[in-house]
Amino acid sequence: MLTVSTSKSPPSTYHHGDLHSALLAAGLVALQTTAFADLSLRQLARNVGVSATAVYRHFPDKQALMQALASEGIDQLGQFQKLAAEGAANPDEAFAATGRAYVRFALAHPALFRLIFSQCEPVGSTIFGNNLASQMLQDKASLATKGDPADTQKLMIQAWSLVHGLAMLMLDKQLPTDLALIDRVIGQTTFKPL
Amino acid sequence: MLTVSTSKSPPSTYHHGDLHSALLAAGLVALQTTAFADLSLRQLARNVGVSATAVYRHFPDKQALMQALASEGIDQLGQFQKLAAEGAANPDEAFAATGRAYVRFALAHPALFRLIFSQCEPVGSTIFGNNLASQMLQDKASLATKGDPADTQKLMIQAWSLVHGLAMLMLDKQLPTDLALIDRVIGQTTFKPL
DNA sequence: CTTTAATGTTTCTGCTGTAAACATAGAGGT
DNA sequence: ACCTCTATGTTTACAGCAGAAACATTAAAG
Repeated sequence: MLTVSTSKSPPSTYHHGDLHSALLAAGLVALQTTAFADLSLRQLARNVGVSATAVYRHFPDKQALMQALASEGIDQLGQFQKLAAEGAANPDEAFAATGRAYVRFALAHPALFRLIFSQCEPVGSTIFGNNLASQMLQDKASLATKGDPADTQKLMIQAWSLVHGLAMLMLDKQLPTDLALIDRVIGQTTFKPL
Repeated sequence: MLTVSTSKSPPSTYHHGDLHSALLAAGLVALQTTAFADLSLRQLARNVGVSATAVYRHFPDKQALMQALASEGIDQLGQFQKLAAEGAANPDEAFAATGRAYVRFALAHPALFRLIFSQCEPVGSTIFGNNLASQMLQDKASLATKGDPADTQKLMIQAWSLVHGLAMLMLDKQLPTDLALIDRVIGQTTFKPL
């Protein structure tokens, strides 16, 4: 998780101090208003007040920076889901809440959400492997399917596909961005074992 | 639908003959091996054997070309789904077959599939409005929900989200590209009214 | 058969990622 | 205190991109 160093920033010396973190922070800020495809290293460098090529002292290339940002995004998503689940009354509700959180996060941070999945391969493992909420999710799914591992896997993938598809279709304006619609589509019923 | 003019192509005069179609055709070919983000007008122009800026006589800008390609993709997807549905025994099977076709199309034409959804807004209406299979789908869903319009809409959106999410997660390597997995996840059961 | 509109080409600008060579400053060893 | 080394900056340069502007060609319509 990125800790934005609000600490000391000596007026303006030759060396920046913590350019690595500053670039990540600037990237996350930029992603709030810019599609990830339009992120430019040069713009980020400008925002941070450093020359264009200084970036390369901290990231081998653009993709490495993107990966780092994606990793940040995965953490944030996981925490958001975890938080949502903790507020639920029972395991079923918690499972649904995690799904709702997934879609809401996507809508709240469209560029960051897209970035996460555009970085697929390099991130290496699946988002599930790196997502803070994933273990908890699997436990809940396992509980719902009474422990059958094949059914559990199927339920997980169905649930993930459903919320991921819903999120993407809303981001891509193929479906209206409607919070009530999320609830209707996800509604607990869907998550009962089949 | 694009008809690739295999017809007369006079050796090589100043004027190309049908640059508009040629660019679209070249674009579709390029998308078989190139991510849509890496498509360049200049490369396309080169492939077609024309100067870089000639493109602008036929498309106001790059996005317009992309839109046209996306439109092609939507048609192809629709036809592919329609074909799949026609081979099914009963309406339930046809509905499931359409979903399977959706995912299989995405896996077979990753760049084109992504392009379709990256062009969201300009394409205007939803893919559903332009997709050849959409009306047929709605009929089948309506049948499954015994005509209740609210339930029908919910079923459609759930089904669409499920297959879209599955497709995207596989394309993004978050799930293994496994045809058997598609069947297990989509399996008819999911499409019964809830 | 000439004019004209459609469709091409050249040239140019400003943006991008990134490689190479050079500059600076802070940390460690003497 | 001084010198050197290394991490981290800067400048400069190159190639590829989208697109604007000015110019060239040619097919078709009067």
